[in-house]
Amino acid sequence: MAYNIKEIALRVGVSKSTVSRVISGKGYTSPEVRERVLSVVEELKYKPSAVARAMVSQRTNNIGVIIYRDQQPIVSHPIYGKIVDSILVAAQAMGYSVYLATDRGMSLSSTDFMMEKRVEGLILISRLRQNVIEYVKKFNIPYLMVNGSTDDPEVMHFVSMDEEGGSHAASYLYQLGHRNFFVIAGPQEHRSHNLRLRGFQESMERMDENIEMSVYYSPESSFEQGYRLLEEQWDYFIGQGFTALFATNDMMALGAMKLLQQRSVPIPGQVAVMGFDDIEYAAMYSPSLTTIKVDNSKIGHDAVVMLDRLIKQEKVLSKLNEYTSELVIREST
Amino acid sequence: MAYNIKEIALRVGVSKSTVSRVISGKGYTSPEVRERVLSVVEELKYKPSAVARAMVSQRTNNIGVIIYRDQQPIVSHPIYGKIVDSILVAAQAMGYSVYLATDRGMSLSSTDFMMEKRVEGLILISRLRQNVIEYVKKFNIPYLMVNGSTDDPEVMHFVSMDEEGGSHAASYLYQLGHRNFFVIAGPQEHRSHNLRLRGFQESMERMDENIEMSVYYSPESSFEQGYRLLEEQWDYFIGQGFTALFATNDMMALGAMKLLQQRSVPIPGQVAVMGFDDIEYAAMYSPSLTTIKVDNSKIGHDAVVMLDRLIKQEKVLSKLNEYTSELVIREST
DNA sequence: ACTTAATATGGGAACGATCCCACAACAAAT
DNA sequence: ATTTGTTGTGGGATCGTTCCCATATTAAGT
Repeated sequence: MAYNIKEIALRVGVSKSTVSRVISGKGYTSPEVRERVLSVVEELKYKPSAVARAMVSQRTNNIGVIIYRDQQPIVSHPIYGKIVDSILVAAQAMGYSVYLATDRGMSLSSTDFMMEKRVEGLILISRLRQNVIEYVKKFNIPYLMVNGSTDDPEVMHFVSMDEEGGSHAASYLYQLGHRNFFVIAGPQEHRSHNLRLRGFQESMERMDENIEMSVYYSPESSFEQGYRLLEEQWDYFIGQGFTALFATNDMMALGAMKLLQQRSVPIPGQVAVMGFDDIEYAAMYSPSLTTIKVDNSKIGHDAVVMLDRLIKQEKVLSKLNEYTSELVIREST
Repeated sequence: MAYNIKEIALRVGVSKSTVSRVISGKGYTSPEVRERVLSVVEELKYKPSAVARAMVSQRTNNIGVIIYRDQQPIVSHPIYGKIVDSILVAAQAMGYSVYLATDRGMSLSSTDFMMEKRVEGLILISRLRQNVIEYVKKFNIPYLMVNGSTDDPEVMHFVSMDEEGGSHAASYLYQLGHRNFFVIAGPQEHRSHNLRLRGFQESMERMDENIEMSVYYSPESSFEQGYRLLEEQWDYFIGQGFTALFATNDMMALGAMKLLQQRSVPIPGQVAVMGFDDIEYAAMYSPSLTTIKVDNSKIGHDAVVMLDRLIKQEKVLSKLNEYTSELVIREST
């Protein structure tokens, strides 16, 4: 069992108040006593209990991060991993400790345990159900959402400017001379995938009314599904002579690209491929993937800064925090 | 501020003891009182404070996970991400909450805060310095290391059977007919990279004394360094006519493969490429990468199970837990 | 009628810190 | 000589639970 302040006081021969004063550095302490206390503290490797301290100070300095996923990967997901990395770094720099948890579907169990742990704020990552949001709201605790799918105007939300990004992708591909597009869109209930698609479509229409575009919805925005979807539509794909393929995220784009390579379709010679997100692997792939970069590190960092402001009850500017996305041109186009 | 048990007791008109009994479900409580208490609890969304509970029960049900990295990626690293995923899932299933932190170099600050938080056990991930290990030891708390680099026999350690894996790789490539190898090895101070290399080399020597093998050490086991190292040795590489390239991890193998593809070297036609780890991207790459699979999910899961045993002071079998690695044959060989 | 047991409830100590308050000792200022 | 201020220390309430113990009521067994 860990030592406590009383034990230290006993060994030094002073009261626990004095020990407390030495450790916290506030209040008067004589140099000799201070030294004796510190030497015993060092010797026994005494660390004051954050649990007891939280009890009296009514502050835990803990924040909770919950990632909503129905299956693996959780943190090994290229986007969420990046976000968690930056949350970790920012939180530690600001003096918060982070509880990390994952919940599936509409489970509330992680929320419950976070509340019991008395976290001071909550960061909800990924697409969580509305019932979870309603539940979290009831606890009157600062929270915010990253990469979610809600239209609830009450919820502070950190997302990329998906529609704008889709539009960037459209302009770029159009400008390269492409006029017929095969588009792989993520699940329709996904806010960001929808917006990316809409931005792409509307931008195209604005530029040219005679664009050929075939849109397919993937049940999941994964590598495997990107691959499979293109495989299922292969005959049509080849028959129609599409010159460009746009997917609403990199994973699906990579999946499609993998199939194209296996079937020896030159990229970008015969078909240009473009994704969205700029995950780590996009640059590594061969050919490297042209994409729309979303700065998830910045999003994660800013989310922590904002949560801190909410915790400190400082003024916040806006509920919806949108991040500009930027075109990254690589080998696949 | 969150409600407390006294507030609930006051509203129901009973003592806090009674409320406590209703919530914990132990001791006698009359049905009517129970119902009244539960309805107020539900109405106010009261959650008992785990902080106060930890105070009296002397158990926090928290474990700490510290990832030692000098730079990003932390959790977005393909291996550590996988490990953290499985730790999260296992820990939650066993009733533990997890604090996640990261430390650089020989910093002790995460250890300190974990001790203050009174975590019941610690999982140390990645290559941490010996001074950190010595520091952790002093606290007399269950801890174990995953994917580390220590030779300290005292430290419970979870690693893959790297030497065996290197040997598998050697046999496989030899059996394919390769006799001259270009090897990219990770940093020499890395235990696992060293063992992988040694297993590869010694196995080769055992099979055939006339093997040509050029070994290069990369300062970092990353994609970029794999790429760069091959680029620097390019003339030699091409001149010598190596038919196989083995890297001691997938990231470096992929980096090298990327360069080979950019320079239009057919894989595996002219050069076969093999990695180690079987990270997610190995299968996605085109061509997909032949590698030695390390089951990091299992390692993470088992580490939690073991930590739980250490916490419960149950008997543990061995300090060193090694996981067999298995050959995964794909397109790159 | 009287012990015994089961059911039901409340009071209060304990966990390990913080922090306010009381009190001493001593110096400096009136 | 008395007040005031500074320095240094200790006592004890407090935070929100759990859990032991005391007490009360009712039912059952002798």
